Amino acid sequence: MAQRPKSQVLKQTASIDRNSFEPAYSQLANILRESMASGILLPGDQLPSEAQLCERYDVSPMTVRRAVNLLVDQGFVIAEQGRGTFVRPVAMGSATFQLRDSLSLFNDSKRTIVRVLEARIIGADERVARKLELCVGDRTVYIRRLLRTDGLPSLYHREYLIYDPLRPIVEAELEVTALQRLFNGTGETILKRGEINLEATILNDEEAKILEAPRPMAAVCFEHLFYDFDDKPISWGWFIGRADSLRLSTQVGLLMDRKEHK
Amino acid sequence: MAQRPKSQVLKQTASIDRNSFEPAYSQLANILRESMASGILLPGDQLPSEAQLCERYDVSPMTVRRAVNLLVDQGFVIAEQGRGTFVRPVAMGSATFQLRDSLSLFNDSKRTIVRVLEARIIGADERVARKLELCVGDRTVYIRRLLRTDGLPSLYHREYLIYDPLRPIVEAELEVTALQRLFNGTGETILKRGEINLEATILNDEEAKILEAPRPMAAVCFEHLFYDFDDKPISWGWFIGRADSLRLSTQVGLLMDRKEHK
DNA sequence: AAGTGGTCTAGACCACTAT
DNA sequence: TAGTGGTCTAGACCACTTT
Repeated sequence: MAQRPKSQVLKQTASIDRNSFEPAYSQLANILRESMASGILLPGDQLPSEAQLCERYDVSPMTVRRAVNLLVDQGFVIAEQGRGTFVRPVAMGSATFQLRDSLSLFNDSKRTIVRVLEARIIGADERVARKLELCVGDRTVYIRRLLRTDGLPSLYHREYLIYDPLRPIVEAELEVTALQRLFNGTGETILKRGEINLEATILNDEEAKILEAPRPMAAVCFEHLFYDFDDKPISWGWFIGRADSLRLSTQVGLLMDRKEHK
Repeated sequence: MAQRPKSQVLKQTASIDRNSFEPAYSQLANILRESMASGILLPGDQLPSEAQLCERYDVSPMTVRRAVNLLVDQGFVIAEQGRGTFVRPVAMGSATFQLRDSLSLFNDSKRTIVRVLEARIIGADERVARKLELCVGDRTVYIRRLLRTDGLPSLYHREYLIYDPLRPIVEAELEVTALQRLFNGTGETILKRGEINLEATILNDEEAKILEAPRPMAAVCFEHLFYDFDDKPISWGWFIGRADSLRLSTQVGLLMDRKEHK
């Protein structure tokens, strides 16, 4: 079959290769980003105007616009109507931590198994009732799960679900694979949206025992609250993992090996 | 002419308002998102094809494409060439934590002041030398800072900078405002990129004393490593804050009050 | 073969900013 | 007034998937 072109050819001429499989707008965006990475364009500098870029690289205005929009969306430049487009300085505040990238536990389900430690129906206490917008004493499903990665305990999960015999969510959520679906998105859910909070904590006796951790041990807690399509909360719970096995990382600034689109 | 696909009976509840200040592509994206939020389009459903959207809302293909691209970029739908565009299920793995949104400390500099506790030149130990790609004993600038928000200690920062008398970075970094620039990006930096790691930890004696925290106290640590335009590391350090005043939060799924563009 | 999304053209008009 | 970015048109060709 046809060979695949090596797209990582340094564009010393800095022009658009019409025969490349890489779209013109993406090539142009990379050329501009390379200029920033090499210091030709410094923070605060103004990019060439769109008309200039059209002429310089022989592409249509829409293509230039798309390339510039890409850089705007990625946070590398800022466009101001009537003034111009300018290179943004590297700012730590723009750091974004991707949960999926950090939790490799969920990326390959072969290494991680989920075990349900407990699942029973209990009445909501004051705290649960407030979170799930129930009355104290209303029935909820309380589930405790332990995730093991390569045989070692990695995450301890506790969750309260609204008990509704008309809705088959309880059965579905109990399945060990249901949890992974939340992370890789391959499954179907009836969730509409959710809120997730991350905070640092210290393992208590029970958590340390289940996670087989010495005490005192720092830990990360992901609290989550999910809503259905009627905007009613249906699930509240939290994951707890040892700090030494959970690290969120990110990069800010210019990275030339960044993936474009799909 | 062509027959209507089976499942695509999306009723037209809204149309594009040509006199609105909101661009057509944004209006269309909102209409589609509303369909998802209200359950008319469920996870896994296929969106109407671009040609159908063109005809139904009387806009050009480029406008439809831009609206769909917006939804793709925001993670609400996934477009597959040759197949169609489909509504994505809510997945916890797509959660992204924005450092800027979570650290209100840096958003208004009036409430937060930076005090330099210590700044001196010291030789690099083995650990520092490895991080900054120096030789053990090379001179570095060690800086300790304490950030106070509304008078209360909020973040404790320690940083090692490469000592270079030819570069005025030391003077600039020492300024109390230099730190904020890293977060709000209003200032100029000579940084090209950086890596940031977040992890949970437990305050040690010194940290607890400086942050006026009881022990044991869970804490969040942001380790950062910054590079200049030659891809050489120039700064390594970490912020430590009490867990009870640092919480990262995010939302996943459909949010109708989301801001569009700038 | 038909339908889908992916890219691109060569202009156009508008709103805004600076001079 | 000139230059800038923001939006939009009405098509076109291509690659891909499904039937």
